[in-house]
Amino acid sequence: MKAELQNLIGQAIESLQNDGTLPTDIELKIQIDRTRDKSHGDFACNIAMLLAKPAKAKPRDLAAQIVAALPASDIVTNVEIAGPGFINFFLVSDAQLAVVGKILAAGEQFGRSSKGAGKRVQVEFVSANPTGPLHVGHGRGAAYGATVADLLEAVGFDVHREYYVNDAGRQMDILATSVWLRYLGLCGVELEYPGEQDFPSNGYKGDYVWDIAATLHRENGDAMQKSWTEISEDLPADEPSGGDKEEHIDGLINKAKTLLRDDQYRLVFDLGLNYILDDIRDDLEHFGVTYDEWYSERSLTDSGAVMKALERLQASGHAYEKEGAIWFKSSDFGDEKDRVLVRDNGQTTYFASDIAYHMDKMERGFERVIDIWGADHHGYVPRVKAALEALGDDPKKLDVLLVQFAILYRGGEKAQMSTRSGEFVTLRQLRKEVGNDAARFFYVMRKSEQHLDFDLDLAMSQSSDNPMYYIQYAHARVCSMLRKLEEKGLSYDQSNGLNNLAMLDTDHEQAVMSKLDQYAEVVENAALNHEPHQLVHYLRELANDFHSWYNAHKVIIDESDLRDARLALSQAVRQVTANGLKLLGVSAPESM
RNA sequence: GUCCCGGUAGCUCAGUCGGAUAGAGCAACGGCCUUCUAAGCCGUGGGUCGGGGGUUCGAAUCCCUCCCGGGGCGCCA
Repeated sequence: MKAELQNLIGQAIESLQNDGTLPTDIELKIQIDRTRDKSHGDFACNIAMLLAKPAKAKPRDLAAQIVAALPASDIVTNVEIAGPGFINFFLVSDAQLAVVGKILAAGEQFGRSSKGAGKRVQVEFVSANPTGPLHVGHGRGAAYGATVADLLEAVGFDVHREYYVNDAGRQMDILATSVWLRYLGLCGVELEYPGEQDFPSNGYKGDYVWDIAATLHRENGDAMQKSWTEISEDLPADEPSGGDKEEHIDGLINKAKTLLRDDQYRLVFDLGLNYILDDIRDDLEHFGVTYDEWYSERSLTDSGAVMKALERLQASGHAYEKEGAIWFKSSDFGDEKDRVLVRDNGQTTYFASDIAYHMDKMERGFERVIDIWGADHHGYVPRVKAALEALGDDPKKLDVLLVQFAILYRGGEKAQMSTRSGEFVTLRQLRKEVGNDAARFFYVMRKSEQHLDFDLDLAMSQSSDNPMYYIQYAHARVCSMLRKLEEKGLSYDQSNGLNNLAMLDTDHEQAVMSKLDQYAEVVENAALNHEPHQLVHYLRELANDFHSWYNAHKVIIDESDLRDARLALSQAVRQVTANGLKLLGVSAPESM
């Protein structure tokens, strides 16, 4: 409907250009808005005010000329000029009736489009270090990323969902070492720390580490047992004993590597990695979040991709050596300062892997690459873009979406989220407590760059306070009506309903239809702007319009033409609500 | 210090490209169940859009500046 009005205005402007009233060299952006106030018609256009200056005319006069030049249309009943120069369109009353038939015909497909034209888009999200279970902070990235991916797919993009597995680097070594130390405990070896301490302060202390260690012990017996005397020899002291916790844990890592030798160490390392990765995969699957690919960081080193990236940067003069390290001259590309690629000990940095990873993403031919990161990584964006530019890729192809933290509230109390201490709220705990639906819904309810206060009590409450139940209730209500119809021995003739839609002339019914008519636009906007919350708000408004109508007018009545028409509209509401909830990863229950 | 995000009703938040009288929900108050699910509906009150300048037909929205809250600024990942 909007497109048709745009077309009308476009034709009017063209004819004014042809007769010389308007200059031909103007940039046209015809904007048609739905009006807030029905006395302003159904749609309004501000084009006359925008063109007033280049046309050297008064906005209202220009508007009059445009209106005079408008071609005839069978959906427009009246056009008015109002205020400073708005052109208001009044549509024939049954112009939006057609949407009901379209919805019922398209069913689950309604609202989907081919706007994206099959362009390949990669969405990389969560990508949490596999050093422990996902916590509630990762949950927001998971829900947001999955919904953004689903929305993009709904509007016709070819979406590739990817999880970058950080299976290399120091954090993973700390995990492997933590597992081994717990394993030693199971072998009966006591870690002799002074005082109360019984584990490295920088080690991973969660229960899952014990679980992995138990598996290690079950499968290998005492084969990897070493004495504390061997381990503690020349080991730097831990922080509580006056040492440095980083040096202490690095010392332990080195001990683990040398005492176990490569093959055994790798076995411990991979056991921990796979155990946690399986756990994460399982967790996300239950959350309705799936991936096309789990991309290994280690594979970038093994395949030589990291070396290749380094060579390309050096060959193009964007890398240099200083103080024994190799640096990327990212300051040439807008970053605050240069960044280390290879440390003075010869090890490549995480950043070097990430450059190789993004180079690889570009080489895989994605037309758009979306990274979803926690907001605490925002400082990292300029250097990744700088690297892409230095490598000759277009940094504009990379879109980094930052997600702010989610803070759990129960009563008024915040939950701590430290993986290291082992005292954190896991995503799994959250899902169990509030359910998958509420978790998915609440996570995307707010704009992603907005801090999220996740109110556990509200998410669990089965009342009108809870917007998710409110929306689901609209769906369940329609289902209930259809059941009631059957109980009463009445039938529903859909085509008769569609033929009698013109009988739906109350304000409530008009409001519902108008809202239904907006669905496709909302999905498209939410997808292109990466803003799932727009869909959440829309669904709430639709439910609101439906509940109001439901309370004002009875659907199951004796008069069959009107009854069928109302049932058709109800069915359309149910379909759109179900489609919208599906995109959010939330179920649409048939009864509540 | 510098960079990013935020500041809109008592609370939690919407507000698309600059559009007409700034909107929801909750909370408060008052109504609606012999009738399709009251997990619902209707009504009332509630605003310096953080402050101040600017741009223009028009600013919550764009620009400048200041204030407040959160976060980032490693040869960690």
